[in-house]
Amino acid sequence: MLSIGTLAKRTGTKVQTIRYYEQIGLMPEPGRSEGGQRRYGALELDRLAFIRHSRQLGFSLEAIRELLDLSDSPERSCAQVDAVAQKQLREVEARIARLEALRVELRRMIGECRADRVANCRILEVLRDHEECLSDHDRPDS
Amino acid sequence: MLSIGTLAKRTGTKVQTIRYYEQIGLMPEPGRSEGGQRRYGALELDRLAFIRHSRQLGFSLEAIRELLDLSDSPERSCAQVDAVAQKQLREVEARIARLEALRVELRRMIGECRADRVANCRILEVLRDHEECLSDHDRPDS
DNA sequence: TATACGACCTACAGCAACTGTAGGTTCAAG
DNA sequence: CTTGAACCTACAGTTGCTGTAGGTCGTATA
Repeated sequence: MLSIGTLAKRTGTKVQTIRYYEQIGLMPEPGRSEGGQRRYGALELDRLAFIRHSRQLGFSLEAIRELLDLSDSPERSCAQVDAVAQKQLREVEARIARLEALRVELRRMIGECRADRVANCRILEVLRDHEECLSDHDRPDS
Repeated sequence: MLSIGTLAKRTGTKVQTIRYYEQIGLMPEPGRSEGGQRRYGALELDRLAFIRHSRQLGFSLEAIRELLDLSDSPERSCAQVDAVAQKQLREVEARIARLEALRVELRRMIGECRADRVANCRILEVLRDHEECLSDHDRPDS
């Protein structure tokens, strides 16, 4: 039986985070010691490892919840699992595309600045005037 | 003089967002009409445009606050402006690198799955066992 | 001039996914 | 048996907004 601290160390998770996952129903309520402290077994260890690894791959907690539900029905088609993963891949690719456009713009902006005073700094001028930009970069996310 | 709604339309910002910027001190408290409604001029329009454009380029509100402060001292060296922009560029590049590692892993994971049942789905197996991964992808952010 | 109605006002709750704090209890080593 | 690290609950804070409720203002039209 593992204490919450040991489980945390084993999975590279913070103790608070494990309690948070329990609170939102992603981790089950575990057994308790006499004194009321949480005690975990191998099942919970595996489940948390799955969650953490999925998080590292960028899946949202909602997506992970779905994956965990799906993996509880071994006889089902794995098409849905595939769909969740494909969606995640598409999201990652969209974010890469957007960040690459930002990188281009930032590099150009920085490269153009030859001033030494704020008064005629190209960086600030570009930020002031969107027209100076090549790309659209419209959504402030990712 | 512009109402908050007109300012919002002109800059592609939501009304709530403008009030939020005022609340956190990023936008100044504007003048008011007889009845107490906000009235904006050209200065505020420019400032908000600057903020929105910087956000589109991924700068944090804290970074934008710094850039706005710097641009109020036209005689200063623009080295600090440069530093803020460089830092943003490095952050964007780090996020791209991380997302590209995720993309590789996701693609491999999806490509390997030839099963039709959840029971032996490669995607779930990979998520269960970190050892199956090539890269580290350690931090769950960006 | 009256009225309708969209735009405005304040104040506050909620989102994701945690992280940190306060104030108190339990466990295990020495 | 004592000490102190680890645990407990409950709640506030993070970033950058967005949405809601319940009420007021401004202006175009009849």
